Amino acid sequence: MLEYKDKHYYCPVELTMDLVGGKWKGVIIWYLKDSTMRYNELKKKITTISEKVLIKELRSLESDGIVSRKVYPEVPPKVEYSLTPYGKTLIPIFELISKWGNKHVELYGTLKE
Amino acid sequence: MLEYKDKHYYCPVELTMDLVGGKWKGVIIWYLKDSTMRYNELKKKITTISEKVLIKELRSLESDGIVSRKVYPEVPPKVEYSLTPYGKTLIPIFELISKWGNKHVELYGTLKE
DNA sequence: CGGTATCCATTCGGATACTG
DNA sequence: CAGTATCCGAATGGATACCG
Repeated sequence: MLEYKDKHYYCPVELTMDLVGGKWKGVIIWYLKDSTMRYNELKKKITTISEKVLIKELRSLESDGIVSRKVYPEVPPKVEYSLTPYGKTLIPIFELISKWGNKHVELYGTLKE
Repeated sequence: MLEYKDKHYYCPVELTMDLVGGKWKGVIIWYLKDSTMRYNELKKKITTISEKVLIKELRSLESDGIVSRKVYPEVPPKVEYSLTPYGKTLIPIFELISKWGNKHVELYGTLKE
């Protein structure tokens, strides 16, 4: 039995999926893979996510040490999100996931404009 | 823009996470990695999943060609679940995920009995 | 044994309005 | 710009009982 942040998991796959699984976290990590992004940039890229959910996912990733949030004390405000060095250890995983998804579309899906 | 089963995705990571992400699918795939399992075996292994959710996830994985369901016409009934050859192409991904989870526990979590 | 059906509480998630 | 606050319907998830 594994324990992290007062939650119990019986296998490491379950734990990882709890931290970076779900509908959006992988996509966020994927966008931050090679560049820092501002809040609004992410929002524009991931058009189908709501603001509420985006900020919730970012906070969650931040609290697990995967994403870092840097605030510039300017007006208008500027906040940049990026992967921490620890978050970057996830990149190989999402590289495989991305490749698998591409292949899946080739085999069973379609590409639209 | 990607399309699969009438759903739209704007990146392959999103698609893959939709198919095998979520709280339970990874764990199910992980258990089926090296052996066929009966419904009740899975239920006993993944103690914290409800029957309803387990069957829903299995059906979903089946409909995406990842898991196959074999019914033996016996009394009492016997149903075996296993990974299809296509489902096995996911194993390298979950191997990385499992390793990452183990490391995460070493660094930030604890191991209980 | 391998599921369904049902009920119900909780959470998720989208839309919109507002603020420092 | 980068969020918060609020409303509210939809979807999820657990527990239990029941069935072929």
